[in-house]
Amino acid sequence: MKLQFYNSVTSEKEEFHPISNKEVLVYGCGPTVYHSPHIGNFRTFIFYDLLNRVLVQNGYTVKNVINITDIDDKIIDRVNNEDIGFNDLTQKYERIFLEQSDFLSILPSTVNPRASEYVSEMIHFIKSLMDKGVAYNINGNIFFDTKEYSKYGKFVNIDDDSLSREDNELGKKHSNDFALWKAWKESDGEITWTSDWGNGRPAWHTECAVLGTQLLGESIDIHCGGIDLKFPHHENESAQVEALLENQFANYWLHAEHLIFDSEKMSKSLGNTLSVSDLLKKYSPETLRLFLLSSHYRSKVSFSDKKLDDSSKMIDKINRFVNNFDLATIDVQDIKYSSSHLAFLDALNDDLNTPEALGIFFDFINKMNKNINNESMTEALKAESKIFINLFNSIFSIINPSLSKKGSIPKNIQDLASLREEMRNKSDWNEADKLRRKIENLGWLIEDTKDGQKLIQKK
RNA sequence: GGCGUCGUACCCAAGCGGUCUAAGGGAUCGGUUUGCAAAACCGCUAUUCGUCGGUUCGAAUCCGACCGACGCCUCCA
Repeated sequence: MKLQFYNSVTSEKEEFHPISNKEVLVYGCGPTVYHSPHIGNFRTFIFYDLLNRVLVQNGYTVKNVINITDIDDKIIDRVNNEDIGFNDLTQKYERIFLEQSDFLSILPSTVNPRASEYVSEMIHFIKSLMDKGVAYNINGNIFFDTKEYSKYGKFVNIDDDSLSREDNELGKKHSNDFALWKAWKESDGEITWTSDWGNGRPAWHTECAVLGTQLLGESIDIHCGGIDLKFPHHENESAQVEALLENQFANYWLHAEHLIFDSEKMSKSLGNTLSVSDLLKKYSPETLRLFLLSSHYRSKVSFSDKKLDDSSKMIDKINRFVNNFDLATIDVQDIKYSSSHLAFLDALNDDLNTPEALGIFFDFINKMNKNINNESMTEALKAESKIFINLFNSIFSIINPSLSKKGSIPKNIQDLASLREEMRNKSDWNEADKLRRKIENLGWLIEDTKDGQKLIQKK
């Protein structure tokens, strides 16, 4: 199946055709660095990673940008009300974001530009919009004039100005008009930049518009973000670029649905967030990653401990399967995809259908386990398994190869295990069982197989 | 108020016009196996897809109404 994505602009799945065959250009809206990201934020970031990996799997080279929003009301608030400097605050949370991304096996982006490092470009961009007559100045605030851009409303149906419920205290001409530049206020303190129309700072929609065009160009392939950014953020972002450059900014707009907690979306402002760092105290990064990949990116997902437990069991099952093999010794001459492999790839190419792909992988595991059970594994099937395991992991990235290495079992565990083996040989079941319990309490499970004891670290 | 999305077994979750008496995971209960376990395997658990109508030779899948849940329109992944 050819790669296809659900495009939020048309509300339909569309076959993917990149602008250039050399390199696919992808922009994803990144974090605002004023707090530790929560698991809901990472649902979107893992979706970016999935997109990236599937593009690569399809043979594309990807250039992807995930920006760091470090100019923002909440950041200014914290800097002016707490004993912390602008750079200290923003770089601290930027670092946490990058560390946790790495933890969750998110491949690094090509660039993670900071908004604050492109302010002069933003000023230039805004000036061009004013020259073009699609932006106007009210007391040092610059607004985009939505009435001067006929295509406004690509993501929503708009018939009149009733769309916006916001109070128009700044004197915008039309209620859908939005800020490109916000004039300096006393509460901004020292956080300000100088422009032709006075001190102030760029507004959010302009930040992304400029970072996208600066780093990727005037036309990009895919723009993605959380569903809450669809309107107004992406509407406003694309309006600016398209009004100025008179071309289509992004060909495909993809949006990830929300993570729900207590039947509301998880968000900082609702105060119902779960930080990744807290969750990592209880669950492995692989578990979190699989949890986020085990439902489709466009469907709402409720958070629950039960689901994380289920994910953790899935990982156990996968690892047990992988542990049947000594992958390094399986010889794979030429990689030929079987029908299972192809079904897996088709599922991913069909708008990143990870749940279906997972199902196909588990089907395969069941099939192979049967073969293992009745000792009918052939070299060809082993090779097929190895190819599938690698293929699966190149997308899901939840199999930790170190778990299958013998050397990683601590000495004291190995000693207890061999003692238990001794007791078993003497048929001293009581003592053997006592040792098994002891080993379990130390975090290792024992499975007695034909080839002797097998030790597995508990997740 | 305007604009959207969703409702599949005990739980989670694919399927989006025929191969669906509905994939896959978790859970339960039987069985094979095991010193006992664990794991693995086999079997059972939705003739049914929120409800009611309609279109069609044929609908979980399309259309309409209703019920229920959620999102956006304000910062938000």
